[in-house]
Amino acid sequence: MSFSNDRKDPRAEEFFSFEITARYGDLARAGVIHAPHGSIETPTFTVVGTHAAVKCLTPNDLRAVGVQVMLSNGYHLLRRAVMIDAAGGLAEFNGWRAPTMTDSGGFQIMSLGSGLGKIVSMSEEDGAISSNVFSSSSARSEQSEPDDIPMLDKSSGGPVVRSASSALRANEYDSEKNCSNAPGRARNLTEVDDEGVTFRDPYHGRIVKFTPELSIATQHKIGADVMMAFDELTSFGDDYDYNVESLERTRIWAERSLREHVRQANLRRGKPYQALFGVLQGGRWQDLREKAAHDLAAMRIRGAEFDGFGLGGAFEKERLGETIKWMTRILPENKPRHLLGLSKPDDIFVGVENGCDTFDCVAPTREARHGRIYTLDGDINLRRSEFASDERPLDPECDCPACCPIRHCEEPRATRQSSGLLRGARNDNNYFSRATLRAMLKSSEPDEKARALSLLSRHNVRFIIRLTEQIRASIIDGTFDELKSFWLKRYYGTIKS
RNA sequence: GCUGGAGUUGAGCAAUUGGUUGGCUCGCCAGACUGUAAAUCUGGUCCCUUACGGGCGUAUAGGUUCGAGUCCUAUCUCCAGCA
Repeated sequence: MSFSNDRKDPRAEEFFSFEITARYGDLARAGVIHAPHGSIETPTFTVVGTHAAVKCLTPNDLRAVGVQVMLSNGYHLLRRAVMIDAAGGLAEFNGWRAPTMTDSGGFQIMSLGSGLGKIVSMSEEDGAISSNVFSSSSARSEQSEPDDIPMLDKSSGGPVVRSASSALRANEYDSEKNCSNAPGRARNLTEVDDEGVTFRDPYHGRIVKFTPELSIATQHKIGADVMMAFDELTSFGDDYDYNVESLERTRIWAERSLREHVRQANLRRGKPYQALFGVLQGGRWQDLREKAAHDLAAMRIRGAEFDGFGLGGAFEKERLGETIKWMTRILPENKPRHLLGLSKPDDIFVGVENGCDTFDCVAPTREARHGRIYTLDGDINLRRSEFASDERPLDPECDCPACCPIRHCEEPRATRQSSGLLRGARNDNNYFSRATLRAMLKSSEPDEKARALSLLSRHNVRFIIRLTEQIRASIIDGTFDELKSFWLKRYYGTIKS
């Protein structure tokens, strides 16, 4: 009967719920998300495995460092969705067998298309937006002149054409050289209209049209516990008027996402329940952020509503907490909130303080692979020559497999002795020293380097996960403020810039 | 010992018939990275200088030439072949 096919999935409350365990201040809370593939203690960090696997890490690696949730990307898995569905969903497909999330693919509008960074720091001197991406370094801001803000062609009525700017040269894709670098042709052309997003897929060179319906149908096939509504992410080059237009489009896309979600859930009744989060945009404007929260919190399609919310878009670093609060004080308390794409410790503290429950980001793993290693006394660049003879662990207070291998049944000595490079290294410690890991990371031996990438990734992920565990505990025992001030002072107080 | 070939930067290679020669890759030294086109990218890497600038340089010593990494002579070193 068509009537029943349009009804809200009755399993919603049974298979997905959020239980608040403790509160702190106006907005912070610790809780448990009960999802089909398991429970998630919050706050927590969601590790990112875009293509269904976290680079350099196995599911066991993730479990060993306390990861509870993995996030993959609906766009990147588009062509494998049927296969993943046949395998029983993402958690079965990749062997993770624990809670998963998928992003809608909306983010790819920006990262594959116009490609501008999403976090912007305000210039302290003149208050102007310097457009440097989460960096106060002068070198970076000097090359970010106003000309570098993506061009916007909003000739009335037609689709918005967003092309890469000169600041994005690094993002040019080699195989595109034949066509996209030709004079007079825009590269990485991305078109956004009310129907969806059309852009050239840099992997295959194909023109792809992505819509809310395609995103949700794909995410259903992928089968993550939590899906994200299809949204448009604006950047700092976009003015207020464009954000008004974009937010309305995101609102309509949210409705279409929810409608398609209801349809898919009914079509796929034998499958595990999947939650859908609405994604809030609105840039840096309070009225838009509040409108987004009101709209999505009230949204109902055939009795279905969002199971939680994703807070996304471009944020001003200095006003992150304020911006989040505009939304979280409006959103319903009993639904989880995911802060999309942020994981720096200060961002996590600010996010939790203002009511966010989960976080995801590529930074811990990407930066680990690039040698930026998190320690309680600030980050270090492990590739620096000063660590070539540093026999200390990465972080003496860390309990990760690199810093504390015994706990994880790892055997540091085997690897230490496996290479001529490392033959002279001390091997009487029960941890991987900075010197050893640096040599492994810089090794020309592929296996040895891969081992370093894995260990360093696990270290950084463990660092962030442990931070969220401590934050959760501090909310429960009422010491959040003390933890925050102590922790941030130690971490950033000695950070080398 | 003879014959032939070759000597450029930390390494391996470039540099039109002699024509502004410090280039490329790797290594090294730094930097960046926030819902992953990223085990990637950017910059530097002869000497002096904070910088602006300046100086020198193609095994060594001479020579030819307006001009030499390139041509000539000698020496040294290495490689290959022959004895």
